[in-house]
Amino acid sequence: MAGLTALRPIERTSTLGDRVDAHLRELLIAGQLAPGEKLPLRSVAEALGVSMMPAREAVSRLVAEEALEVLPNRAVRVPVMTLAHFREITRIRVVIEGYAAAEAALRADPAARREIQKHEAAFRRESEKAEPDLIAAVSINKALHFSVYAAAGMPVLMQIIERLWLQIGPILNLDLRGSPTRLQEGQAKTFHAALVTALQTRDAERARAAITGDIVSAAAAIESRGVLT
Amino acid sequence: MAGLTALRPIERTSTLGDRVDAHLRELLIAGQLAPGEKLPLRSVAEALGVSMMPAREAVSRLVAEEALEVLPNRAVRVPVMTLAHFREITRIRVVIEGYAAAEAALRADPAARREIQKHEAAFRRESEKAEPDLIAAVSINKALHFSVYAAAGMPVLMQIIERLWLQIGPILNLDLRGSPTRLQEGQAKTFHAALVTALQTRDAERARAAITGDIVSAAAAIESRGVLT
DNA sequence: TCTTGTGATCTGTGATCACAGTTATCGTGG
DNA sequence: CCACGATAACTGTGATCACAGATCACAAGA
Repeated sequence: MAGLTALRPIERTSTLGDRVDAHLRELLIAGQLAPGEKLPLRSVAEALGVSMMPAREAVSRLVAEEALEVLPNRAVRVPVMTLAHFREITRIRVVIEGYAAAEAALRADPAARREIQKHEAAFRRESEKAEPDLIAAVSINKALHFSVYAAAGMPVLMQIIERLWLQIGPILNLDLRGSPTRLQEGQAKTFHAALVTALQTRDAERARAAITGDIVSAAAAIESRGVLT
Repeated sequence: MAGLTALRPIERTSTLGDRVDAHLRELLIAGQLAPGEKLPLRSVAEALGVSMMPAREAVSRLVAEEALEVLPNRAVRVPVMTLAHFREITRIRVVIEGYAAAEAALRADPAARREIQKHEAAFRRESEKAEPDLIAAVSINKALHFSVYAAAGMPVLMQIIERLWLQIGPILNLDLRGSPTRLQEGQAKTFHAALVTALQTRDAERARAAITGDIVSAAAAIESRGVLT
């Protein structure tokens, strides 16, 4: 029995349903699924090489979180958001993500601060390229925001924020397709820099203001595209 | 074709899964399910007179919202909450429900105000009885709070709040069982009265303070019971 | 040309079954 | 009396099938 201490608990293989769920979540939050796009169970199942059952479970869960919606006909699709709905989510994000950023400024440990700075630098680098990769920029932006929220040390709060991002992901898609968002990127850089500074100086209110400004200015940019009804 | 205008669209009957879901939700939020209680799919299905399939869908959705949890063995049960988790939720509730109350003070229309007052009166009546019905009091309290949040006119925000209540419902159960919470009820009445006054005078900050006070004092009462680890 | 009805097809829903992993039970051997 | 081991019962997962409702295409009729 000598080497018993070397034993590690084996990873409990997640269920197929979990993996389908994670996959769809990723697509949604990255804005790779267009609003209104239909997601028939059989198609999802076939595309991912599983039976209808796991697809069903995943879709059902996402519907429960309103990341997907069922039409009166019971067909499943990516939600089409109204302007009013988008504005409500933006207002909620200002309150919740602002609070998370303020908490992060007070509680972030050095490792978390380094992580945040790393993402901030990566975002700056990407957005200063001659031809920035929009998909990558969105991904880095998400990593930056969530590293801040994680630093607040409130897992429940982070799940709430994740759910909100899940809902606005598809809108991002609309924005990505008509890509000239270069103007906005300049603003984002400014807010991100202010955010990092506020975190370093443990200034909760400046951190809140930076996040709030980032959210509001991004929302204004999306609204100005006029794709929302 | 004379009488065609008399036709009304028939109500679309919800699925069995939806009804099981709604039923479990009600039990959870009312504190009628104890933390740690197991919920085998087959038992749920049999108890509600449906097959395993709808029970499975409902449970799966509630797990996604963390209203239920799956053990590493994949058994499903009502979550047992740690003290740290409870405190985090309380902090979040202060921010979110406080914001909702403040918005409600600014936006509530006369009908909504009447509705709120009706529930406030009902709660007062119940808590002043010689032997108040705790189950009923919890139910009225929920109706009161949500009538306020509804008055804010932000459906997404209300769903977030609902999800939080779903998570603390079972803790309420622990509190109900060792019933002498009479002290707390007196405090609740005071905060409710202040809340109604603030709504009448459209005073957002006083409304926020009243809700915040209610939440914090209720949380303190539960914590003092020492049932959380 | 436009309308109407019919059929094929696609949708999610629900039931039933088989299976693998876990837990509980009980009997046996020490 | 206690520890151990085999067996039975129970768990969620996944697959497959049947079915009702919705949708679409197309052809027959006005």
